Amino acid sequence: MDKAQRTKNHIIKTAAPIFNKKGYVGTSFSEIIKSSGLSKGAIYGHFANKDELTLTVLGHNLKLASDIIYSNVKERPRAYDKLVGFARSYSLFYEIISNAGGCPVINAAVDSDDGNNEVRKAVTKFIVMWQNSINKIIKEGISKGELKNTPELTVFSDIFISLVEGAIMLSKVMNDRKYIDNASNYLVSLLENQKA
Amino acid sequence: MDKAQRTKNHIIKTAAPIFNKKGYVGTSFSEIIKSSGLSKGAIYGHFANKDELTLTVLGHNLKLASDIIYSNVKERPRAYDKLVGFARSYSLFYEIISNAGGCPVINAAVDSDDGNNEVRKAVTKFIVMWQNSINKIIKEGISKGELKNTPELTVFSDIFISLVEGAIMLSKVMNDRKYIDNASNYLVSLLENQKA
DNA sequence: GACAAAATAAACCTATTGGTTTATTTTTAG
DNA sequence: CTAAAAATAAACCAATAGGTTTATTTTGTC
Repeated sequence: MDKAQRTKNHIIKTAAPIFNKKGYVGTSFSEIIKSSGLSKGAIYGHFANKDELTLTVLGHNLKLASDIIYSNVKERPRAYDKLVGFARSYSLFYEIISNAGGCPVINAAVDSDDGNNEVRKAVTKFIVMWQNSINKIIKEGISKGELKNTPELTVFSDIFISLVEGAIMLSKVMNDRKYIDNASNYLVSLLENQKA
Repeated sequence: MDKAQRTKNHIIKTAAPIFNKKGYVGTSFSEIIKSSGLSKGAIYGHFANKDELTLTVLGHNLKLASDIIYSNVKERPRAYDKLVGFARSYSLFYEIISNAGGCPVINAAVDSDDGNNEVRKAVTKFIVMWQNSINKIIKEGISKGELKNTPELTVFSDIFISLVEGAIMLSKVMNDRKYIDNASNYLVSLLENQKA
């Protein structure tokens, strides 16, 4: 990895929690300068403008959160266990996510939901991917006979991400784990009833 | 109502959707000037500074949303019907809330959850009040024999507000009612199982 | 209708915003 | 080791931020 790439990574890594905390629209250059220890000119040497930096950092934060969550899911062979792994992940990794400024999905969504900018497009695309991967697990689980074919499961991914995102937001602002813990436990108990 | 009060109300009313859309921290004075049609001097004649205006507008938006939701709850005499009214409200009034910039609870929470400012204090206070009012209905419902005394109901208010807030956020950013509709329907079906 | 009080517009202030340019240093390839 | 390329710091820019002051207009009261 050459100098250019190392510096670019350094900028992204130090800017990541700042953007997630202060907002993908609301973070200013001076804060990135402070966190990275670089000058404005140096940063502009690696990113065309603030938008490009913002989008790059958002992508980094979404991937980071996604990797943490999937680490608790991917090795599990059965659909039911995968879904339980998903449900428990948010509670399990809550501290990490919280310290990084919360879930980048909520942060970027609320930041951008009244504009039609690139940030909004990036986050909606991510949510679609996320739901698709949950629905795929459910579909496979049903076809393999690991899960019941119930009407509850047709809206499960909608309920799942709504509940999880809301709970993370509440735990963060209330500074109280109980919301994400209750949500995780609730989803697990909900899944138990869908086990074939 | 004298001129001063009328003007103050006018500023709050025109600034309310702007703050809710652009953020309680991120809204600038120039946008308030544009929406109100008044000069900066005029606005400063009614509010000491931007913080005071921000907090006043946040209070207005929280009360507005709360009044709309409670309008579908308060006349209902029985606990079960009150809770169902609550659950249906968010779906029923989704367009109004969405057009006003989304739920002020999420917006203010995400805006402020990495600081310890007055905005955060105001929104956490509101969430506590909201949960207390749900828990009070449940408690009365159980004591009057209208609801079962199940473990599900002890965490119901946590699950309820997590799910509703997450669903509103998702419907807003995805521009798709299905999240809040599914959440409302899900909560109603959940309540049916708790009916005595 | 006059007059004090309140409300308002507009000019002004300093700090900060995102962004550019220029000059200098550091890498890296031959 | 050297020369070209890349990376960087620092000065600079116009626009906008929140906030203040001053002068003028509008209000309400006697």
